[in-house]
Amino acid sequence: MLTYTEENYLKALFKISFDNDNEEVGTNELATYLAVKPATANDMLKKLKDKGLVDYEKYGKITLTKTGKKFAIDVLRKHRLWETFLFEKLDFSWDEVHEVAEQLEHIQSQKLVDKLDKFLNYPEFDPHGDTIPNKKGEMKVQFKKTLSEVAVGSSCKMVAVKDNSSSFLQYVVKVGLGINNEIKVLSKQEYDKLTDIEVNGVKSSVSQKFAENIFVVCKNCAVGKPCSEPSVCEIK
Amino acid sequence: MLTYTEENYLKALFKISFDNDNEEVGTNELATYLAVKPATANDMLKKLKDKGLVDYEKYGKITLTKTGKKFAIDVLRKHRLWETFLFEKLDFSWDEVHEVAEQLEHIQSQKLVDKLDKFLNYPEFDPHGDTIPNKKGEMKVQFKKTLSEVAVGSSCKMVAVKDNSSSFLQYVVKVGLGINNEIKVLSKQEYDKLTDIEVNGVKSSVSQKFAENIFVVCKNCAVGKPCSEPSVCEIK
DNA sequence: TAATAAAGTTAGATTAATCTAACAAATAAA
DNA sequence: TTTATTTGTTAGATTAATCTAACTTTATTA
Ligand SMILES: [Mn+2]
Ligand SMILES: [Mn+2]
Ligand SMILES: [Mn+2]
Ligand SMILES: [Mn+2]
Repeated sequence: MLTYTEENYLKALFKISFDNDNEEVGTNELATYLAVKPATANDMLKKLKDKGLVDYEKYGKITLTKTGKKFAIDVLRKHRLWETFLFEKLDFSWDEVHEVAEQLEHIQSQKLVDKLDKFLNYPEFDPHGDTIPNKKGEMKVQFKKTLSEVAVGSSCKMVAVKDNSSSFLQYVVKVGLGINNEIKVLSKQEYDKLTDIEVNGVKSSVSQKFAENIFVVCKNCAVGKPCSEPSVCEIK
Repeated sequence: MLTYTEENYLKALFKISFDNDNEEVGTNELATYLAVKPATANDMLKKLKDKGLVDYEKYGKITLTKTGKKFAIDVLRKHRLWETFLFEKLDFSWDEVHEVAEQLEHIQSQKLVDKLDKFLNYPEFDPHGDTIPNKKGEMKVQFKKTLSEVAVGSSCKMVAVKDNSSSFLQYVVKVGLGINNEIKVLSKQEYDKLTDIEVNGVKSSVSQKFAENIFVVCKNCAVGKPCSEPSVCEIK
């Protein structure tokens, strides 16, 4: 059985790597992410190594073992199921769910997870558009791109947010955007990188930084990979 | 902010006292209840005293302060709301809910408790018939008695169980009993204290020990106080 | 009431998770 | 290729929660 803290370290390692094109993770990076000191993370890494959850050599990079990855994905699954529960059933707004899910993700009960999953009708995405791993640990991934990559004149559909901070999420709502909204990219200012968009007939302008944190899928785009091609990412 | 463990101690102090006619609680009793050693409980009592949550002098009895009681009741409220959620919404059986609720009761989010309460339509009793404190900390109490106190020839309604262990709860189901069932007391064997009862037209016999762990309300009983007289127990 | 038992306390140790401060290794810059 | 910077490690300390073993106080009983 893992402790609350061990679970957080494993989840952090998985997320840091997964959200950055499966890059290798270092001690300081991990420590920063978890808001602890490098010395603390270093101690924990030794423990996780002893337990066979991470591959790690002194001064080397950190990777999750198969077992470590399994646990990490399980915590992520619980986190996102709880977020969905709070959002769908208890009327939390999408900027409020994360904090509470950070606690709920550590409740130990396989039966609870299974029942919750069923109660929510086996959701595939959480309120932020992030994929919810299924019971086997498989994650549906979409070939999504950011709004900043969409060519002028194209239309796309918002599917997720990259920045999950409540300040950003509230801002997104304020701008009139939400998951599944159709976004038309009208034009881009070369001078200050502002992007003019149209959502539900309403026009507005968003900054480059903003556009980089909105994930979309679309066809006929000038940049990036084909969208709307869901596939399944198996656990290696 | 209280720790997980501090919350458990406060809840334990409240329950030991409440379930035994508001008796005063001792260190060893508390330790036994929480399955820790007396030395451990003693250390914690000092801490809780420092925090103003218990009244306690060396070698004396332990009582909760007003603040301590408030926290204890809040944990109890969360515990019983979660039990109700698991039972009503996720189809857990009544012998499975306690263990998971022991974890869920420590989730810190006032909003979550309020929303959950609303989602469950402000329930007054949990799956075991125990009263759920409302937001103000008020607890509806029934003048219930045990099945063993009911006179031969009387009828009564089962409202709760005294023993919450899953083995007992499973046994109750096996015997064909459940909350809100009408129970007719047919006869009692003087020799071995067996009680013959009838539930939904089905007759069976239960032991003295069993009968002492079933709470009922009824009119026209020979023993005990008047039933069916709900009142509200304010926080003193 | 004196002996015995029960209840409660203290001292010292352990484990998990964290920190600071000093140090070492690896990488980047000059 | 030295030097400087970044990255990572170690040693020693702290806090919360727990334990064992020894000790003290209170309560019971003979
Ligand atoms: Mn967490
Ligand atoms: Mn999310
Ligand atoms: Mn608890
Ligand atoms: Mn209950």
